[in-house]
Amino acid sequence: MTATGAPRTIQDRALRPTTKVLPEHIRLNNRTLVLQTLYRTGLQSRADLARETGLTRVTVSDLISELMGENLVIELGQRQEPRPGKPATLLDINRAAFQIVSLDLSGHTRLRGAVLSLDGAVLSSSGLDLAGARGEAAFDTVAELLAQVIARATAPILGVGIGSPGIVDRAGVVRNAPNLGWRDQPLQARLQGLTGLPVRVVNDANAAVLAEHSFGGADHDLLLVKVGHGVGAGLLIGGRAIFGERFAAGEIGHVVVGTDDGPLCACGKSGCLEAWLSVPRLTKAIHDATAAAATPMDAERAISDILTEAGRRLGIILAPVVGALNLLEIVLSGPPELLDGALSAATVETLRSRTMATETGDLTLRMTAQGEDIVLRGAAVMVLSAQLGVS
Amino acid sequence: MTATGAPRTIQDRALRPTTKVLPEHIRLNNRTLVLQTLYRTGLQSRADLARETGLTRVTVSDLISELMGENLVIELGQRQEPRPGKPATLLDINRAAFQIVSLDLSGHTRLRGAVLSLDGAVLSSSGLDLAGARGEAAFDTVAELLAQVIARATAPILGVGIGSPGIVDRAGVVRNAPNLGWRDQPLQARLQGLTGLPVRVVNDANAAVLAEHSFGGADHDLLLVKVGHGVGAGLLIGGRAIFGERFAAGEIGHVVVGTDDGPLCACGKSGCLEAWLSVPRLTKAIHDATAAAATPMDAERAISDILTEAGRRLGIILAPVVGALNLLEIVLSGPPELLDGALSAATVETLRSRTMATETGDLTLRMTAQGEDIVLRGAAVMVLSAQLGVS
DNA sequence: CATGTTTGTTAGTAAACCTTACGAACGAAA
DNA sequence: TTTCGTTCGTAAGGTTTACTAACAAACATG
Repeated sequence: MTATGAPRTIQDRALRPTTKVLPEHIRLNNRTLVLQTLYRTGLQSRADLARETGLTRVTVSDLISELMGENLVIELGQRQEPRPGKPATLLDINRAAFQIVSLDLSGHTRLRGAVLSLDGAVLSSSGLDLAGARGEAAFDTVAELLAQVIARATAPILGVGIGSPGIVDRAGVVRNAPNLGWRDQPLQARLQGLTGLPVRVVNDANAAVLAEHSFGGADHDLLLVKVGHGVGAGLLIGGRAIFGERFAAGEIGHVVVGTDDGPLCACGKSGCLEAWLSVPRLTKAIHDATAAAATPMDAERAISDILTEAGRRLGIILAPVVGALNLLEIVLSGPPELLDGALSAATVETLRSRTMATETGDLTLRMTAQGEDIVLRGAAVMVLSAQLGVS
Repeated sequence: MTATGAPRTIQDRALRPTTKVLPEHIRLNNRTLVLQTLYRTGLQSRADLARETGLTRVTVSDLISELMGENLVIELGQRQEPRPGKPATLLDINRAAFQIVSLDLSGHTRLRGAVLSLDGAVLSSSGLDLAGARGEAAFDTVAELLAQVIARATAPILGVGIGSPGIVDRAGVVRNAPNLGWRDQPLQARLQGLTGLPVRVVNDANAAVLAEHSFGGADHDLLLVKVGHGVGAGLLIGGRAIFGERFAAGEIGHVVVGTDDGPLCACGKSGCLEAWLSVPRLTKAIHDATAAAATPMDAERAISDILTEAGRRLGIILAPVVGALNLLEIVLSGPPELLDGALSAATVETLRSRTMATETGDLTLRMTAQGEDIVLRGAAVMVLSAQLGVS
């Protein structure tokens, strides 16, 4: 007995549709597809794009003329390679036509800002001391820095991206950021009103993981651990950032590690990851150990022990996450002199020994190559994604 | 300096398009949207559907006539409630027209099968002892059970859903299932060839989490822990199942818990979650404790201690996952006499005490209400989703 | 120099949804 | 009882989209 008349199998595309689709949505999708293809590969002809996207040359031509009308795409002369047939007209995103403004509010004492190119390169950067400002004063400081950075842009600004510490919801409201003294701060809406530019606000670790994905050649499934004054994580699954039911995904700083107590944390619990791993705690421990050491060699060994133990603790926390999500790629962001060595070696070893070897055999853990600009670049990715659908 | 001529903000729909879209894809999306709306609410008129989906009455009528042509939708007379205007013709999914066949291969010794209605109700169930069969013999047993269940269907079969233990990839190949002695077993393709029906094979815990989502009223973000001969998890984020980079997401059974060793596990490590929590280990520990106890009260207390400790261990493993994903809903599946009591109480308490209270204040942990049919029903969800885009 | 190839454009077609309009069927008020 | 307004489902025509087919332009190669 078979299902005669049963419908054909629904494609992935149509699984759980939640909204109606209209013909004009097709246009937007394909327009963005072309733009994205061009953004990623650069320097292609209309015919190349047609082959790559599966659209016809006719449709690509039409979309390109629309994009050229918006000054987003430009022609760059003809291809030089000697080939049979009519020579191709090369196209590219008009990378000089727009710039992106980014802010990184995650520094404990200093806010950073920069103008970036569409490729995520930092063109000029600025900074402003928070000077202990909190609440409305902190907002004013941010607004002042933003105005400074905007003034330094030398091309029309595509949008403003901001990486903020704390819990940030989808609308760019900072639900809770203790360091800045913000609760339910509608940062995105306020700055958008102030500047008239499209603004995107996201959590700093989420911004960082986007940067690593777009510019760091990372895979579609990726966990980034950001170690600074606090410890946070950004998580990407299937190329999409995970925000969590209450927008607090990645908040692993105050998860307790292990079954032996551990140091007391500011939050009141004992053995939080942050109490093991934050930069202040590590530098203090290293400082104390160095002072107490009899010889330089003793100091060296004590430092290595401290970092190894911190790395082990990170591995213990990450192991269940790696196992549950079957992650293969983990990236660390933070001071390399602390993270890039005994610490990360201990983390990866702990991860391997605490999870199924067969599944984590090809697990990689590495430092980000984005350095200190990672949040700025990630915030730029948000703007590219929101304004162009590209990243 | 603002971005004059910058394009409008791209909608969520167009973020990172990966494929071209054609007009016919619109049709499929909207067709499925209508079908899904009807599946979930049932008994609606064309005009109701138009209001709910945002499509026009004209389009809905057209789609409905197509669906009626495939016998997927039927008219059920006119609405009786006295209202002004022409009375509405009520529609519903033709729930009696098709049935679904499901298999649950996750039992350690016994395979289960059932015929289900489109609503996920078990209409008739069968079973077959595995009798230690492994490899090709195990496949033959599965095929035999499948033939039995198919023979008991009383309506055309929409498709076959199978929940298998082990690691199952997107194509329904069982990459590794020790209990069944399978490695790279193309179960889905083979059974599809054998029966001529659409077949879907997924991991048993992933099937379970889908059942909980579709029939258990669970939210879009959900972690289900399935405790049996082994321990596995199914993870749903944003309503989508997570498979992991190597299709091994949810394999938390062999993640080490805590920083004190713990019992030796079959995998060679010490203190794996499975060594604390699996049904064989719990029943044995309880049996031993009961035998050693002087009084019934002592036995009672010893059992409670064992279950509490197991629950605590589960909480320790889940805490980083809950923190990293900001999960609020956790469901347990397995023998209620073991899980539903001291164990789950200890788990939820451990979770609360080891994660940020503010974020996990509304964390809920509960037993599934799906009972032993959870995998069968989840496998049916896979079929509904694949064949109708509905679930 | 003829031939084949590649590019980008023009013209016409098919599919999908929309808007507008209409008859049918009902309740409520005159 | 009749009229009016409402709601339902359908019909006709228009718009948007991408496709196919055909073509001129420009180049390499034999």
